[in-house]
Amino acid sequence: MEAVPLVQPLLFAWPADCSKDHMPEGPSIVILKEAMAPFEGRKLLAVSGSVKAFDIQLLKNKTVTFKTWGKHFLLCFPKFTVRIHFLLFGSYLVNERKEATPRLQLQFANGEVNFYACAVSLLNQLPDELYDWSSDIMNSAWNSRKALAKLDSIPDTMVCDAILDQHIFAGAGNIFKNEVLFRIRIHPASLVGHLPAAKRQQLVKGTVAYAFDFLKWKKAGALKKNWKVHTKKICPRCKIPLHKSYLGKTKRRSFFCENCQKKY
DNA sequence: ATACATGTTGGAGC
DNA sequence: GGCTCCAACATGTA
Repeated sequence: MEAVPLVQPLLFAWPADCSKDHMPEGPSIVILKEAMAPFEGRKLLAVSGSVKAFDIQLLKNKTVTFKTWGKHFLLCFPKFTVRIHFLLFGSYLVNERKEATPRLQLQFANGEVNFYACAVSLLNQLPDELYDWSSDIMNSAWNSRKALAKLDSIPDTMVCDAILDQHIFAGAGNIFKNEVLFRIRIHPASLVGHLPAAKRQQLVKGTVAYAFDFLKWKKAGALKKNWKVHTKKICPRCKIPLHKSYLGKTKRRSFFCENCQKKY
């Protein structure tokens, strides 16, 4: 009979795409906020890290709450806000550490969080003064009508750039771009102004819908498994090779099917 | 091992 | 002033 360990190992394996690896897109920041729930409203007993832009000791002994806007993670204090942006390579660990020096480490009575390789800035305003919640694709205040109006105002923009525009779709990133455009069968180089109204609505609805699929899949460790075109070589629908190119002003890699996705 | 990637910014140059 | 372009940055993986 096989021996059963009396104590479970302290470190456990995270699902292949859960929050240990890439943070950047909005749903991952929502997962971070959920992971921070034990610290919500708690006092910061100690603060350390390599942030140089401001004196992080300003946060010590203060009570903090958390908000998210798109890809921004916000530490909220009564008179100011600390914004954390993970860019491409940022990461965090709750009640765990790794070799690298954290950009910011927050210690509470019931645990700690470490943020690595992220941009940390002090904003002398409150979140409500800084952010329009109706442009955050994950926020309950999200407003599709406003997003459509913003699209109307940029007719000469390629859709691949429009999805990445944080003023319109805060929280959407490059995975969104590729997956949403495949789902709604629009070629990434289409101009926003050339899209029929129904297609623009699909663009808005589809981006929000993908955000919640992304969230669900990421939590289940099944994000990559559900990619249809992002990083893929063959169209899952018509089976011809996908194109990969760097389109638009953003020049981010686009994966798309010339056959299934219509150019407007 | 060199390149590449779920991103943004700030400054140069028009 | 404002727009656009690009370099710079940060890190893990193939």
